[in-house]
Amino acid sequence: MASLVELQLNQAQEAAANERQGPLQVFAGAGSGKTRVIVERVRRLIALDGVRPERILALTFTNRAAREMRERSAALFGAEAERVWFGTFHSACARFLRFYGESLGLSRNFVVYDDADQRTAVSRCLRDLGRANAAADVRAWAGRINRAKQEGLAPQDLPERTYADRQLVELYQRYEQALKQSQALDFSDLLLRTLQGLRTEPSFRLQLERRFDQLLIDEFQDTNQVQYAIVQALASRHRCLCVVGDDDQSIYRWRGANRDNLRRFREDFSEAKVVLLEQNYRSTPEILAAANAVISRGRDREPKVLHTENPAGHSVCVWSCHDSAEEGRAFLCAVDEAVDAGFALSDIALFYRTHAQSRIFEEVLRQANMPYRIFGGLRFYERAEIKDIVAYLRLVHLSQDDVAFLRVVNTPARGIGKTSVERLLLHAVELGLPLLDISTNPASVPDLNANAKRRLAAFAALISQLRARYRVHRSVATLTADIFEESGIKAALTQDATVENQARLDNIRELMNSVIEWERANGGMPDGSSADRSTQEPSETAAHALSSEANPEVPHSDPSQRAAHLGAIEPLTAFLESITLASEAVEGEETHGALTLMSVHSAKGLEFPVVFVAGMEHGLFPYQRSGDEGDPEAFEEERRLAYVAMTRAEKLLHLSHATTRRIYGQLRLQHPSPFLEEVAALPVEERRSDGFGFSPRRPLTHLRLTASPSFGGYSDDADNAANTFKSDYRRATPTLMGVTPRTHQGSTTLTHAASDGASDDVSVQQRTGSATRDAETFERDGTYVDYEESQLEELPFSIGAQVLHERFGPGRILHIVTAMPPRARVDFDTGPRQVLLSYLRLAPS
DNA sequence: GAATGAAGTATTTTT
DNA sequence: TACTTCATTC
Repeated sequence: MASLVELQLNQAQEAAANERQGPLQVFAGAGSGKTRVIVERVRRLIALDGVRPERILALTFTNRAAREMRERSAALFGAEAERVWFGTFHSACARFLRFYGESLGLSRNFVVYDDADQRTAVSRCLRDLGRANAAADVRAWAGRINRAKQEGLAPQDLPERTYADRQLVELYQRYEQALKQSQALDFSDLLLRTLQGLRTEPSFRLQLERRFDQLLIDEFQDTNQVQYAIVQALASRHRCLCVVGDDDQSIYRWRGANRDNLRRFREDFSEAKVVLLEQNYRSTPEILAAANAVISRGRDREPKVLHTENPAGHSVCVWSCHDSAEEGRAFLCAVDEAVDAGFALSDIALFYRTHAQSRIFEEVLRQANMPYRIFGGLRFYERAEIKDIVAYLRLVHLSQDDVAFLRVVNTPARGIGKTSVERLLLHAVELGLPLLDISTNPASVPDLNANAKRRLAAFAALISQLRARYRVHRSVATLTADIFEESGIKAALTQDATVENQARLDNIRELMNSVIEWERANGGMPDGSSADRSTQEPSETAAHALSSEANPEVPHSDPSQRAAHLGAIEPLTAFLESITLASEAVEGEETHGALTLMSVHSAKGLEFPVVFVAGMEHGLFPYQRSGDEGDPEAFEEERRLAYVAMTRAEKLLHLSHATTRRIYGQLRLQHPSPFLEEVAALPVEERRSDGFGFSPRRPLTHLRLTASPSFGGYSDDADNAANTFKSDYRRATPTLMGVTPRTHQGSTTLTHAASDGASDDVSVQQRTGSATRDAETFERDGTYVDYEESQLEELPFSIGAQVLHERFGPGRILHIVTAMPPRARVDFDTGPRQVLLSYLRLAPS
């Protein structure tokens, strides 16, 4: 960003920073200096209006955003900024509930279940109810519960019309009961309980209403129903709230975000001022023109047009590739050119719609010896070994935590197998007691063998020992070290010294370091006075703000006093909360001087000098899954996603597409994305490979596609194959004038003449009865069959053949899939299923 | 409870 | 294709 911009706000920005007395809605276009405006507004609230910093609440969606605001504020106006409450919706609500939740019947020591914990709990509830609990089902049911919670619906609010409805209600009820018994809240609960408290518990509402004088909500287009209602309730007294957002960057509808909240806001706060930030400081006019070409065709948007005064730059570059491997090479080529032009590798980012696309790029980059970092892997606290240790911590913290119990009762293996746990679970359901309690005295568990009883008791004793010692030393770090040693995790990992185990040990060591650091920063250890503000957790600042407000007589500016405040919450409770609510993605080691690869979603909120967006193809970006075709809302969100991707770029923007791509093992003909076509109508530069490499940059006025000689359509006879081929080919080649089919010795050749005078021969292969093109045929019932011609001849089986399977007995082949290894779909007595060909014998006739 | 093999299933992700 | 998960067997 130019330094001049740092010093001065433009007119719209000035308006947003100055409108501080009532509700305000700011539409902040991509790269319009949003964070700057927010930070400046906060500064003025404190400096000009005399608002006490701890009475300002700024809510964001991610810890990253909260941290950025806190840091930018500190840079702008120093110490006062530290007392402003910057936090996520979830961390703020967790704090509210910790401090004021007793009136809602909540324990001060509740634990927070993350998604994985939630699934474990749901799975157990399904089992308790005697229902199927396969992983895919668990995920689906958990999703349904979450959807209900996001809309603020309790089990009794749900419809019970169908069987599935009733199943959900039954499960949801049981799940809530399980949470209660484990003193646990899931992520949605943090919001939902806060809202319920605000609505039904006057004392809770009063305390929070009085607590803040100014509210600020970032990324408002991402709020869901419950979040909106919380904001509304919190602001009802003073109505001094500022919501900032951009409807064009709303890309989280699928997780409950409700874009309509922007409109609702103007109804509920009809006196609100509205400010539009439309000047972009990030991108070149070329990039902005491309982005605008896409977003301007969006439906149902707030009318606004992003413009820039930045100097002209380079044309947007469109790469037409034959396949994904060539797309990888195209990226490499773009990287080389950017580096030649003086960009650093860390200036360059590759975005893709789905993570599956990253593989080929990783291969290409590794081959070229290019350092890169990739986002979207497992986060640190999601790694198994870390979750194990944390589960021990949780079990020490609360013996009711059955989810934690189930995770570690046999981790590391200590001879308490599935069957034993099963029996324990059955018994626990009957008694309604926590698993750990029963394990302390396992004699009463029916059918449990003596060994298992002994081992369970030993496990329970281990936990209670750890807990007893923790009560004395009260150090999370010491407890963590004890767990590592005494649980047997250390022994198990050191015993066989594989590379993986070494990595796991390193991770655990890293965890222990972070615990020590956390403890130091939060005054849990004797030398807590050395607390360093720069390392504070957001939740810690929040705790400070709340507790100092709750005890106004205690001064809050002295760090050593803050430790005393935190004493109000168990250190272990506080630590566990900080890791579930503030777990960040692990970044690769090579953060410096490395390329960045990430999904478009994770790119939101970031910017890079050079951006390459891969896979701009129909069906991939916009992503489309079957059944989606007619959903205009889904398509509109993809459009906004493309807009987000493009507006991340500062100087150079590359878009690419491949004509063929392997999707779920099937080679598919890919058409360019409509978004790409919209951009290609502008003066862009087209690049394509001549088979040896990419030609140097050259200006182009329109995008033209060539068909690859190996692609196909779907058909069940030769004529259809030729026709499908023709129409696909025609669609892919806008310049195509005519296609002439010629059949000779079982092989059809299509000759096409293009308008530019060129002509080309493409052959369509066909075999007995069913047509093939590029070794693919289509069966009548809609399943693909693909095969190599040579393989087909070797196969002893044919469609319709009677076969025998070792396990399933006699059957008839419905169709053959000659992927490697080859399979067939066979109609057995028990119904059709797909089996490996190697398990089949021809039935004697 | 490990090892094997067969079958099922394929976005986006933060808290 | 490539992954995970489930069932069976040793």
